Amino acid sequence: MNQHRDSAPFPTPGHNHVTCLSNSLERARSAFEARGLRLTELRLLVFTQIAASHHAVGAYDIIEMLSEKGTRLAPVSVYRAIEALMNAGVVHRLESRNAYFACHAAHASERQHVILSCGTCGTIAEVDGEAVFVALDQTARHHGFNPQARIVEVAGRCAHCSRTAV
Amino acid sequence: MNQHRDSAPFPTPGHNHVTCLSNSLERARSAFEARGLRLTELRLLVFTQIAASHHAVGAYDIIEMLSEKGTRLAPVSVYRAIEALMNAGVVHRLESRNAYFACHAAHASERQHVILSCGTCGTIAEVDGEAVFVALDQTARHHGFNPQARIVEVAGRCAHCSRTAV
DNA sequence: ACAATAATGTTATATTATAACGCTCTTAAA
DNA sequence: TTTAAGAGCGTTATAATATAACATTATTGT
Repeated sequence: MNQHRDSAPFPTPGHNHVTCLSNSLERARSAFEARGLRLTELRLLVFTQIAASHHAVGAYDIIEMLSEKGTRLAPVSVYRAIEALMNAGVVHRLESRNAYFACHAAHASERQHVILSCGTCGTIAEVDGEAVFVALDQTARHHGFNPQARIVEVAGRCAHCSRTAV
Repeated sequence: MNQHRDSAPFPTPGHNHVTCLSNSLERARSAFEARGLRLTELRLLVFTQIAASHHAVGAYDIIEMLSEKGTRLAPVSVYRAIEALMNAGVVHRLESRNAYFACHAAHASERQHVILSCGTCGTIAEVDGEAVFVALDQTARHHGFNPQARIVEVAGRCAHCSRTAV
């Protein structure tokens, strides 16, 4: 095990996505079960589509991709599935792009994550953000603000694209 | 001067919004001039509407409010004005709500700001986020990521609403 | 088996944002 | 001082994202 435990960073060159996806599915099942929620066929279908890549996908992209596989879903069905998947904590929303992406690793305890989004290859990574969130809460409280939800997203270039690109 | 220099926190009880607005307008003029951009009538109209409150407003809210004052703008006109105002740095976008808000204080140097958004009264504050952004860039670089744009938004309750509310 | 609840289907619509094209106004160079 | 180039804006149409309302079906607990 040479992976970080608390974060889902960028896929490595040797990344085996078949394994990665099946791990994600297994974690999704656990997450739903642990919360007493139901991972229905529809939700599983939508989750599988989102988790099929390390990219953030729009709701209508999901509809399009699934319809090419023979399942034409109504927008509202996809949004409802996404909502359930977000409640279970296995999918997150990339606010800066109105798009959704899957967790590809367990979130250890309740630590919060920073979202890194590569503008070149489109890959999303969640990384442990303990220091950031500590500073963020301190900053907020310093101004008398009582924080409830936090959004921390960084756009830029991942290591691979930084090396590769012009 | 008992205000922070580097941030635009929540308006105080004694907040004089007439003065605040005229200060914002003056800063907007300077910002456009400093960048060689043109603060046209349309842009000024839209900016004034956004800066009229410390809330984030949607583009269509702006259309609605201005039409009640006798100016019916097309959506695209408002979006173009917003784009120019954002380029000049006098308006920002609240990603988590697809809405726009005005800077109510100068951004000292190039320091970046954390956005605090009160879910009770709707007020937006920008506060200096030096520590947060340092930690954020460190976190990103630790993962080989080269950061370009950062979004840091906190939803919660402002000091006033924390005291007031049930 | 049955009532209560959760999930889904269906239709319509709300909300946010941009494309495409032409006209006008400003700026700066000839 | 004309005139070309570009910026700004009007107009129309449409794309992209998301939810409301209500009917029907599936699941769960009793």
